Formats: sequence, structure tokens, C-alpha cells
Amino acid sequence: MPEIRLPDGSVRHYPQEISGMALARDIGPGLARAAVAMRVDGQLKDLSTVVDRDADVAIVVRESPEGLEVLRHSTAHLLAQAVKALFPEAQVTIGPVIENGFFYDFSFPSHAFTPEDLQAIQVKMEELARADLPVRREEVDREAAASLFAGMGEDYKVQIIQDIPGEQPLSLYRQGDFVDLCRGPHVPRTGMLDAFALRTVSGAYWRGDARNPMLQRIYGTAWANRRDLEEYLRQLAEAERRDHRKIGAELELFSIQEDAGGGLVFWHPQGARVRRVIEDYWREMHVRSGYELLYTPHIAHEDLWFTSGHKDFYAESMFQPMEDEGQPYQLKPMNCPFHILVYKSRLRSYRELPIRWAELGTVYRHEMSGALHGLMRVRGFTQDDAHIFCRADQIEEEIAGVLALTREILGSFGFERYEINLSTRPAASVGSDGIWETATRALEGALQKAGLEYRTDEGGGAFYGPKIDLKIEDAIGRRWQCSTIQLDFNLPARFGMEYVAENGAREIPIMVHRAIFGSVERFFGVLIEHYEGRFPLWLAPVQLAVLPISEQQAEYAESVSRQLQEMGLRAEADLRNEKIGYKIRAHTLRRVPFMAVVGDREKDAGTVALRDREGHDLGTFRLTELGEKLRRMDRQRQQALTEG
RNA sequence: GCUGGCAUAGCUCAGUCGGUAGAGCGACUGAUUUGUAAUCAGUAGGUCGCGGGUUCGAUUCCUGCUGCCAGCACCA
Repeated sequence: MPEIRLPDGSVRHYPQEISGMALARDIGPGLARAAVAMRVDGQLKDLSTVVDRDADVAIVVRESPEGLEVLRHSTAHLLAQAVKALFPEAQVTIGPVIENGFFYDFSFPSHAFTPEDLQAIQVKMEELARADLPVRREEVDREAAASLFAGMGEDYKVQIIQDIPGEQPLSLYRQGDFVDLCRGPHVPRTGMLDAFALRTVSGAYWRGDARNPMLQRIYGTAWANRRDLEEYLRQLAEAERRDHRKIGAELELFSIQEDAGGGLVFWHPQGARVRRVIEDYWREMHVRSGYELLYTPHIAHEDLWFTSGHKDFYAESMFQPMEDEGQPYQLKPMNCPFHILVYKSRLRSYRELPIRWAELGTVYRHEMSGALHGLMRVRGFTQDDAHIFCRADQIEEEIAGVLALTREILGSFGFERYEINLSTRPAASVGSDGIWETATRALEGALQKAGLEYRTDEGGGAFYGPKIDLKIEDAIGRRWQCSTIQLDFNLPARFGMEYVAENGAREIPIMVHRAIFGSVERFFGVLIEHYEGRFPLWLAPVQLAVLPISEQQAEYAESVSRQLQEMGLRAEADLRNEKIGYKIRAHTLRRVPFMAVVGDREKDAGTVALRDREGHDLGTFRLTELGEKLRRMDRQRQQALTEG
């Protein structure tokens, strides 16, 4: 007589044991249709599981996060079944659920899956789903499982079985003639899988280890219903539309040239304008926040990098040293040692602390060729770097200051939502217990006082100190790692940095590394995708285009453009011999925020007819009025174009 | 770096079952003098990514390299 308690608090009594499916049906037919699994006393189970004692039971429906996982996992099995049906020689390995979908890795050295294969596999999967095969769980002891898969020639499955610890029986799932080793749970019938799409094939190492053979991984996505699937595919297309590499080329913002080498960025005039605006703003904000600006060299004697430890710990990411007059020089992968040298140029007093030094420092790192990606992962980039040298008791206030500055600067670019991680001391680390504790508490204190939510990654810090990482969320909800604040107990000691304390003793300062954009290149790439190239007025390379209707107003158009330029705005006149519709289209595609149309009416009245790139008619403006309005928007870094 | 795919005009792409290539957009020239997302006509522009091989002949087939794309690995 099991007594079953449901999540809503209600209790049901049954005369005998009851399966999850029967229970769901008993509660309601709608629930039964949406059910993919269930929870029995917190444990995720198949719907076929029989409950024969009192228990808390929750039916897991397809729309729930857990239900989606079950669906995706079952779709991965369906994929494997289809692949085995079409390519019996392929060996199955693992097929987990990932964000938005799933993948399955196959070992199939004799054939590389093609996009056409993927199509065929998708069709096969749909066919197997339509067949509505029952999915059955069975438990076997490990030996039986091992010999079953060995008999099928599934060597990887045998390995997986051997590596599963413990003695308990293993579970198999069968659907049609396909059988897979799996913990489950799974949907009861393949017919429940009806909203999935295969996406790409790529390579992936067995067990994620580059020393192991490479398998072929097929990625797919699966959803609770077709509508969600369509929506997801639409989002993917949206992300593709925002691709900074594509927009960067279209708008002539930047390029990466084969002749120069991968990962090296060329800023074209239009992109360079945006960068200058960003950098000017950055400098202004830093000076206002009590930073001094530095400039340091791009290379330095190799010995410096031995002192810093980079030669030991970071050598793989550094370019090879170059020799000059018998001396080895190293291209810098980081700016920190240089700022330390400036610090060490003379004796420092506690009265000088905190010292805040910032630099837009260009560094070079030897990223592996396969890692390069547009502006997001490059070999030469400019860090908006700063180092704060302070006493232990100043840490919290300094971190609070960095957080405030970071939020203000990111906010100006339309980033208001972040994900923050605090990483604490790892097992292998330098520095005393005392300093780690003081520092970690200072970071926590600064975060809490700022009212920021954060997650703690225990043991996730660098060996030299705890850190705060901040991921920004862009316009379509993607997250990007940009800002980082790291304490460093290592470099000051390695370099023998010190200051004279109040009592005359020599103390080692605390060093804080911090970057807000992280890399100017990467941040620019994120900005392009965030705004889809439609920069707000203050960042736009061209803020306003003056478009004469005909040649008759060319002179007037030029004078309008010149006057706006004299007011400090980035205006240009388009005097091409084209119709107005053509010019509007051209500048709309260039994402120019405002277009000022001038015909005879405007010329005679000394006005312009203003239009924005969204196609809104903003009416007629006198020139001075327009200039003032745009200047105000520019100064205030307004995000919405029609504000103010 | 690894696996797979791709590389044709400035861009997007078509094409050649092996006989040195074509469109649209863009650029340029001319006509038109234009009122809110493409006026018309003409011209120029390509060692078909780079090197080697097979062949009478290679952009096409084979091969090496480079670059790009997806992912893996990497990412103080």
C-alpha cells in the first residue's frame, strides 16, 4: 500500500505498487503526455520504475530543466542508434547533455562524417522516432555488460565499464536493436523525441586528452517542442548576424591579414575612431579615479622574465626571444614586470601608497593557431592594465574603488548585468595563511559592500593570490569574460619590492592587477556583437551624414557638415551623384546614427531634415539646435539614440 | 597544436565530367539633378590561396604548405 506524496503536498494511496507512468496517468492525461521521467525521494528515475513503498514522487515533465536534460540525453541515444544503423562499423563512446543540446562521440577512423552524412543521420533519427520504439532499462552485472559490449566490438564501452568504480550492477538501455550503457533515466518511448536538429561534426579527443585518439563528435540540439527548437535556431542565426568578423569587414573597422600572420589586428580608420573614443574615455576615467598613466616598452631583456617567473610558468605562451648584440630580448606577454620596475626605480614610502598605475599596454602572446578567433582570441592585443600597490589594510578600499570604476565604465557601454566569481586559495600557492585570509576577506567585503552578487570558486584562485572575475552579459544574453581583479603575493616578493613603513621597517607591498576591458581588441569585438555594429552616438565612427537631395545643395551640405565638425562632431557630407533613397540606404547599412537630408527647403531655411538609422523621421532642426542636441548626447554617452 | 571542412574579382557566390572563367553588389566613366532603404548605360577588375606532381594541357586530379571556419586541447 504505497503512500505517495506529490510536490503540491497531496497524498495518494494505491492498493499495490505503481509505475511512474501509471501514476502520471492517474494524476492526469496531460501530465502523462508531458512526463519524461520522475523523481522518487529526490532520485531521478525512469517512468517505468515501480514504486512499491511510501515515497515522495515528482513527475518530471519535458518543459522542466530536468525534463529537457532527459530529452536531450535520449536524443543523444537516438543519434547513436541512427549512426549505428547507417554505419555499423562506427563505435559509440559517450553522449552527454550540454547547454542547449547534446553530443555523441564516435570512433570511426575509416570514414569522416560529412554534412551529407549528418543529413542522412537526421532523417534516420526522425524515422526511428516515428517508429515510437519503447526504451527499456535493464540491469546487468558488470561482467555481463563488459562481455556484451566486447562481443559487439564496442571497445570504448568496455573501457568505460572497466573504469566505473564500485560493484553495483550497471544499467543498459535498449530501443529497437540498439543498446547502450547508460545511467539514465530516459524517455519511455522514442516517439517523445520530436524537436531536435543535428548541427555540426568536429573532432574531440577521447576523454578530453590531447594524447588520446581523436573521435568524431556530432553536436545536436533538442527541445521540449518545435517552437522552442525554432526559437533556438533563430537565436543562433541572430548570433551569426552579429558576428564581429563579418560586421568588422563590412564596416571597415578592422582586418586580420594573412600577409602579416594570424591573430594580429589591423585597425582601419573607422575602427580606429571607435578605439580612440574608447581609450580617451578610459584615460579620462582613470585619471579622475586617481590613477597615473604609464608607457612602457614592448620588449625587455630576457632576464627580467626569469626574475618574474614567466620564463618558468608562462613560456608556452611567449614568443621566442630575439637576440641583439649577443643579448636576448623578450617580447612582453604582460605589463606587470614593467610597472614593478618603475616602482623599484627608487625607494618608496608608505605615504605614497596606494600607488595606482595604469597603461594601455600592448602585449604579445603565442596563442596556438587553432585558438585564434577574430578579435576575441589574438596574438597581439592591448590590455587596459593597471597595477595598484598598497598595504594590506588598504586592500578592501582599493578593491571597492576598482569595482566602482569597473561598473561605471562597463555601464557606459550598456553592460549592466554581470556574473561575478570570487576565486580563493588553491592547494598549491605562495604567501602566508594570514595574508590569504586578510586578502580574501577584503575582496568579499568589497563585493558585499557594493551589494554585488557573486559566486565563490573555492580553490579556484591563482597560485599567487585570490581574484575576482567579472563576466558581462551582452544584448542577446551571452556572457563574456572581460574584467578581472587579481591580488598578487608572488611578484612583489620575487622582485624584492618594498616600502618604508611608518616605523621605519621595510615592508613588501600588496600588488593588485586589474583590467576592465581585459583586452581592447576583445572588448571591441564584444561591443560590435553587443550593438550589432549599431554603435551609440558617442562611439559611432560617423555620427551624422549630411545628404543633399541634388547637386544644388552640395555647398550647403558641406557647410553643414563642416560646422558640425567644428562643434566636435564626426559628421560627413555625401555628395555622390545618387538619389536620396540610395544614400539613405547606404548610410543606414553603415549604421550611421543620424542622417540629415538637405534639399532646397532646408537650404533656404538654414535647417536640416533629420532621420535616424531606424528609419524614424525626427523632424526639422536648425543647425545650432541640432549641434547642441548631438553634443549633449555625445557628452552624456546616451545609449538610446532618441533620448534627450 | 589536433580532427574535419573550406579557399574562384574588393564583397557574396556560380562554373569548368582536365582545353587558362561568369553574375550580382561594389569601384570607375558618362547620362540623369533627383525629397527619405538600390536611376540608367558603359568600362575596368581574376597567375581560380601558394609550391610540387600526374598530363600534350591543371583553376579542375594527386600531394605538401598557408590561411580561414567548426569543435577539441590550450587560455596567470
